[in-house]
Amino acid sequence: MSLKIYNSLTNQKEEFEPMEKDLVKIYSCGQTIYDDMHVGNAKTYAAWDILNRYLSWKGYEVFHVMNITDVGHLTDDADRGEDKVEKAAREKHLEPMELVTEQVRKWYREMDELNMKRHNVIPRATGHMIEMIEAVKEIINNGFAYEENGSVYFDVEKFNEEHGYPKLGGRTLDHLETGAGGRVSEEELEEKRSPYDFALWIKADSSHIMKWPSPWSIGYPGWHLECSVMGIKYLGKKFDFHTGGVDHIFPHHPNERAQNIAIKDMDEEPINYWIHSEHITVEGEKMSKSKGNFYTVADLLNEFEPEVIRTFFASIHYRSQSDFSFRSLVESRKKLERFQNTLRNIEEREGGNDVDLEEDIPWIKDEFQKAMDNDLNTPLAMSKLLEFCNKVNKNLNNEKPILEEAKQTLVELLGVLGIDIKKEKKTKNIEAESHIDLLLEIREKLREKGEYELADHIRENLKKSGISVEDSEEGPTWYVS
RNA sequence: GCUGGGGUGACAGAGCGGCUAAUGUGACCGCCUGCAGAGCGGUUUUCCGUGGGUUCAAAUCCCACCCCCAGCUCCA
Repeated sequence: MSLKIYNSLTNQKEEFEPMEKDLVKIYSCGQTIYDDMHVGNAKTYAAWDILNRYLSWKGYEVFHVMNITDVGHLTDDADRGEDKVEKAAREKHLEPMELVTEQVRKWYREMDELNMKRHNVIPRATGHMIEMIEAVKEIINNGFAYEENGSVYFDVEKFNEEHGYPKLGGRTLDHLETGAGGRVSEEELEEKRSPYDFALWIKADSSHIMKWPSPWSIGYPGWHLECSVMGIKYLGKKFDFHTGGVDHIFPHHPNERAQNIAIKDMDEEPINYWIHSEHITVEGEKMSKSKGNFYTVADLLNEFEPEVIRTFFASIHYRSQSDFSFRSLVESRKKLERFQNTLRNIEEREGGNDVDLEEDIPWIKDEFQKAMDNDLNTPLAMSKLLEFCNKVNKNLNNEKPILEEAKQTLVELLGVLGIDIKKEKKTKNIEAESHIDLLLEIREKLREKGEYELADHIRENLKKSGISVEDSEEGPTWYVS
């Protein structure tokens, strides 16, 4: 069975075939690091994390690059305005690289906490200035760029004639309405030969802090350039996947694709599959700072366990606009608890003589794979996993090794979705644990004597401290809730 | 205007030509339990934006219409 994935290059689901047998190369557009990671960022990264894990699970070796943008994103007009990093640093009274250092550290920590598989390379734009300047030279040499006033622009019309632009999202050049976003300034239009052209190198004005010498001017690179350069550097001139948010369908990715082709002056497609993750909305509206419906990962981690957040991400399809709300996270927590309860049920059972669960294990693996092969249908995969839980809970009388296998399978498949279920939620405190055990022992004595009022009192108080007690035929058990 | 994605039960959300339309949440009922929790079973649930058409058969394909979201040089 092979993966079918929706390709923005062709606007259809395509069967995935790696360029090199058994090896898959993925480039993911990462974050401009001037600000904290928000739910939307994390949702997108989780999608690529799942892609990575799933391909690995299927037996491929995966090489995954995700960049961090620390220069070149401008606040205002397309190729004008202040660098975002520079602006944020000034507001916080920090050096730009000081801010970046701080933000990157935070980013790594949060990515780890969210159980994102660590990428093979996480390159930064400022570390590739020489390569970027070389790339601009190549593009000029190959005739797809021109210098104007110390800045260098990509000649989109020329590129379009030879290779076709934009290609992504089912559009052609005539579909674009120039300046529809109202952000292209007058002076910028004057320098450019065509309004579609975009900057490869921008001459810095005197107030700019982040700038580098180049053959054209002291300046800084355009924001599309870094991804082309770092992609080529770490994955080669051709690779399998390029991922990003839907906002990149235009203009970032078409520009990047154009640059990739222009740098190497190639006739083939440099990247086979361009895949894009839809944005999430908050209470039905686009998440934005001005609306105040903006949630950072740090905010979320204060209220919810990382596994709950990953369960939420796995419950939505990467290509659907999904709504994020407090409620949806609470719902995700319930789903997670169902998985956890199922595992707990297995752990607490001695097992019996039945064997009917045996055939459900290949069944779930098969169903899981079928769902995932269909454009990473994680919501379907989740529902199958929950169905599997129902089968397990109905058949706890199976032989212990079969129950164990069912448990392993559940842990394994949830792991593919980035949900780390086996994380032990103990108290981290042996002393506390022995006290709890002692209390429960006493409680059992009380229950035997029918002194339920006191017994219930113990249970209620433990519950208030976050310890859930459950009685069963095989005695009481407790867990941190 | 153009481009892309949608409209499915109280809610969230799969299904994209044929099984009683998944799964979760909520509500209600039952089993189990001293009670609770977890789990199991049942009800809410023959329903798929509207109107036509194709077909033995349509939520799924075609046509028309209505509505929603997003993008069209800051953005995951």
